Order: sequence, then C-alpha cells, then structure tokens
Amino acid sequence: MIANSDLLRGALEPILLEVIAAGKTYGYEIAKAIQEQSGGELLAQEGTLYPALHRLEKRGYLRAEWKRSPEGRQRKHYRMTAAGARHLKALRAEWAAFSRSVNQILGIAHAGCAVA
Amino acid sequence: MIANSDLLRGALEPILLEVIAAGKTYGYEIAKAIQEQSGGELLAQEGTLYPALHRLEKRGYLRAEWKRSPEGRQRKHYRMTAAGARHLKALRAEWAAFSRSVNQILGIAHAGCAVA
DNA sequence: TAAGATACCTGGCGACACAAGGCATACACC
DNA sequence: GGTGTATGCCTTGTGTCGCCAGGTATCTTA
Repeated sequence: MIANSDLLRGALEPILLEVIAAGKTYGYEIAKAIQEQSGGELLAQEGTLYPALHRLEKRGYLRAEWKRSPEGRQRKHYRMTAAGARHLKALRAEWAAFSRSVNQILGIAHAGCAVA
Repeated sequence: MIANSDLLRGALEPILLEVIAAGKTYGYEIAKAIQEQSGGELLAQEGTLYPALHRLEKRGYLRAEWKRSPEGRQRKHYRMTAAGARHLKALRAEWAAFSRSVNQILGIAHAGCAVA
C-alpha cells in the first residue's frame, strides 16, 4: 500500500476516468476496482473518492444517475461524457510524459525501456 | 511542460533528493538540473523549490551551508545526510510501486515491459 | 439481535504548489 | 551612468484537495 497521499493527487483523476471508461459505474464498485487492479497498492478513501466524483461531474466529465440495485440499495451511477473521454485522453498523455520524466531523473526503467 | 501541478506534489521530494545525490548542491543549480534532466518537462518554481528544500532540511534529510561563489554571490549549498540517503531509497521504491500501479490501471507499458 | 458488507455523504484539518512580490549581486552593452 | 539579463535567495497569501472522523441507510447472515 502506498502511504504517501500526495502521490495520489495528480493521478486520481485519470484513474477514476479510466476505471469508469472500463465499465465500472458507481462509487463503491469503482473503489474496489482501483484496489484490485492495482494489486492492493492503491486505495481511494471514501472521503477522497466521493468528492472527486462530484468534482468530475461538476466539471462536465461525468454524468450521474441514481438507480436502485437488485438488492434494493441506492446507487449513483456515473458515465463518461464526450468531454470526459477527451479529458481522459489528455490526462493519460500527461501522466505518461510525467512518469517518464520522473523515472528518468530517478534512474528507473520506463516505458520503451531497453532490452537485454 | 507538465501543466498539472498536483502531479509534482508526490514526486518532488524524491526528485530533489536524487538531484542532490547526483551532485547538485544549491537551489538555482538544482532547478536547472531538474529542467534539463527532464527534457524541459519538469519545472520546480522558486516558490515551490525553496520551501521544499527548507522542509527537507528541517526534517533532517539535508544539511545546508552558506558559501560564496567565485563571482561573489551567496549560495546555500545542500548535502544529503545519512537519513536523507535512506529516505531517498524508500521514496524511490515508493514511486516505482506507485507509477507501476497507475500505469497498470491506465494501460501504459511500464518498467519491465515486454519486448518486440 | 447483532454484526458485517454494501452504499452514499460531509465538515474540518493540514499540507503544499503556485503567483506575486521582494532583495541583492555580477556582467554586458550603450 | 543607466539598462537589461542572469544569477541567487526568500516570504506571504490563496486555493486545492486527500484524509479523518463522523453520519445515514439497507441487506444479509448468524
């Protein structure tokens, strides 16, 4: 588990959009998906996750809709807007460039790495 | 140039320690080194850089010493402490794990990538 | 009845990147 | 002498946002 919460700040937005693009639709499910897909390394706390989803909705990258689950619980389902898809694309490129730069300075092998 | 300043938040500390470990000693020189070594992608603003150096010093990872340059200007030279070296090692590992996890979710090739 | 998983929300706090401003010296050029 | 550029350090104020801690409610299982 990553302890440093500052790391998450820059990456949370693209992560959320990506997970939603991959078909996860509501908060609880999104949180579980992030945990699982990162091998337990990443965790979006509830106090982080829900405000972040609200921000993305307010900025027009997501649209929300309340539905009732088969078990009867209320769920808020998010889906991406066209602007969200464009934004995700830009964020992915930004993250790729950023992580490549940091890896370069830290001397860590990165995407497009050399081969033995 | 990376626009999103939130990205820098989690990575600035290891970057600074790394650059200092590589032999850069004072603020202005460190800032230039980060810019150059990242191919111009990364920029630590002065209002970010100097407080960060102060934090690292206060936390015992750096030790500072004022010296006069050959041209006569005052410079504050930093060098790593033993605790700083240990901290850098931990931060490098943390960054590596974090970026690997994010790359995995975003579907970006990462360190240890496959080969053509 | 009680616990645990599911599912959402918010207020207050602390950390920190940045903008914008300040101060001082060296050097080149006119 | 004046002006511009590079060097070199600093701080205050502002805004953002992750997290903690707390709240509410439903469903399942023991």
